[in-house]
Amino acid sequence: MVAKKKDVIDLSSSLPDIWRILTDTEREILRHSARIVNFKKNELIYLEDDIPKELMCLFTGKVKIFKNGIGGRSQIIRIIRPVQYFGYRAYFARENYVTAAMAFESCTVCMIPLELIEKFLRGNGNLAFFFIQLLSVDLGIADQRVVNLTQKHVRGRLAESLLALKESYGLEEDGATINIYLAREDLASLSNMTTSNAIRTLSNFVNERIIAIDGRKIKIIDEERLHKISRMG
Amino acid sequence: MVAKKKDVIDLSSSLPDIWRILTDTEREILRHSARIVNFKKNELIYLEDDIPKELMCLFTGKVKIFKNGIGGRSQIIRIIRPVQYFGYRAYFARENYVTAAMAFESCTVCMIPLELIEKFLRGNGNLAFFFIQLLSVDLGIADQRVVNLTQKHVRGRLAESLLALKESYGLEEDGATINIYLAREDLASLSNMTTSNAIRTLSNFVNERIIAIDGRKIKIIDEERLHKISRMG
DNA sequence: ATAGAACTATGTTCTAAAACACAAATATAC
DNA sequence: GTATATTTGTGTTTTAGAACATAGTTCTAT
Repeated sequence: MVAKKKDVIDLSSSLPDIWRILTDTEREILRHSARIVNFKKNELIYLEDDIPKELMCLFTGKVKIFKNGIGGRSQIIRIIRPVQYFGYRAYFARENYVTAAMAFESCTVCMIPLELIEKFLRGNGNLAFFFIQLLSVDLGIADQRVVNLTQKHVRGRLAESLLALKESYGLEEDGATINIYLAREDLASLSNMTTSNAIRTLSNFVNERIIAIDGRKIKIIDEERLHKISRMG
Repeated sequence: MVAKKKDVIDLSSSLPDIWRILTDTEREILRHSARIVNFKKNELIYLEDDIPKELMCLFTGKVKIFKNGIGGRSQIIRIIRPVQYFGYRAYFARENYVTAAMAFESCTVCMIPLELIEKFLRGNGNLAFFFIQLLSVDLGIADQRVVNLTQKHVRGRLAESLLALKESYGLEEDGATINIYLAREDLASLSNMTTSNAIRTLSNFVNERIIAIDGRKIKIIDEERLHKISRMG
């Protein structure tokens, strides 16, 4: 967790949407309040029950938001890609964090005091509307996720997760390999299944020539089939 | 669906929070744009894929927000009590509704054009922050719900639903009977289980003297036990 | 008031996925 | 670079809960 010199990074190009909406004065204040923090692979960014203090914007890297469920069984709630904002919900709800955040791989995160953000958006309806939109989209995804995770079978849930990972992090140069290096356990936690089941179902997909695996790297061979399996449940 | 004369209801006392935050001009506009609509028991308020046009505030009655999942198996996403706002998320996310809303029992709903609300909150940061808070709280609940519904066993999920119903709609004069008249199917759809399982588990709770049932009326006898079952999963 | 529909109840069977067990392969730390 | 820990892979067993069947009961509409 090393704080870089602020002006190494050009906030105007790195903080999309927000920067555009702010007034000049607000931008100046922001420039002096934001800090950049680096996290190593598997490093925790915040913990369940922590007090939310800063709005975070992921500049580079990959982050998972997860929850410790019944009997400590953890579940990935959502994944963050550059350039997305996170860590603000609990503050706005006047709660402590109910989730934790961890770096999948080394990350650069921009931190902005939430007090400042609240002050800005109380005086800037368009900035506030930007957050209303973020929250509204996420709430829709969460509602859909409840149905997907509870009603789809393992194959459907795994297919869905693979497609979601592709959607979030994209493909490598070969245009087929999902651009993330994920343990089977994380894949399981994202798809709400046991690690054994994730491994087994992944093997089945390989046998059915839907995907190919090389260690932790997953190549999508038949995306259409994957969509179909996800849809069918 | 009969539109009442607007001034029959005193908006200033019926639209909590929002009214307080508005300016006098905004209040005057709102007074002329809001309409009151009544819904009969089991009447649909809006449908999946409908275009969201109005912010709704439930004045009296009880409403369920639900989704048709895989193979048409429907699932209750959240329940609305007076005086709560609903029906705005999709509009803010620039989506059509992904859920449907139905009256559990006869309802009175206040409808306000969302275009107007958006205009208001873009110019009134405090009003916008009110919606940010609503969405933030709901998103936290949704995240928690994902874990509860996927990790808890049927007993835990049913116990949780009973407590949630008590929390939302309260108890009758006897201080024990949950103040809602719900089909077993709805209870199942709220707890993500089959109707058979809801009936069976409810019977078990009766045998264990945790609750008592008289038709659709459910009396909580041992709330502490219910909490424990819900927590344990 | 009565017929038909919808809901409630309970027993039985079946199955998807969890739990468990262990071996092989990788990763990580020293 | 080697030792230890973690992750991956696969077979076997167990179980929670879905699916199905059927009967009794309670709504609801005419």
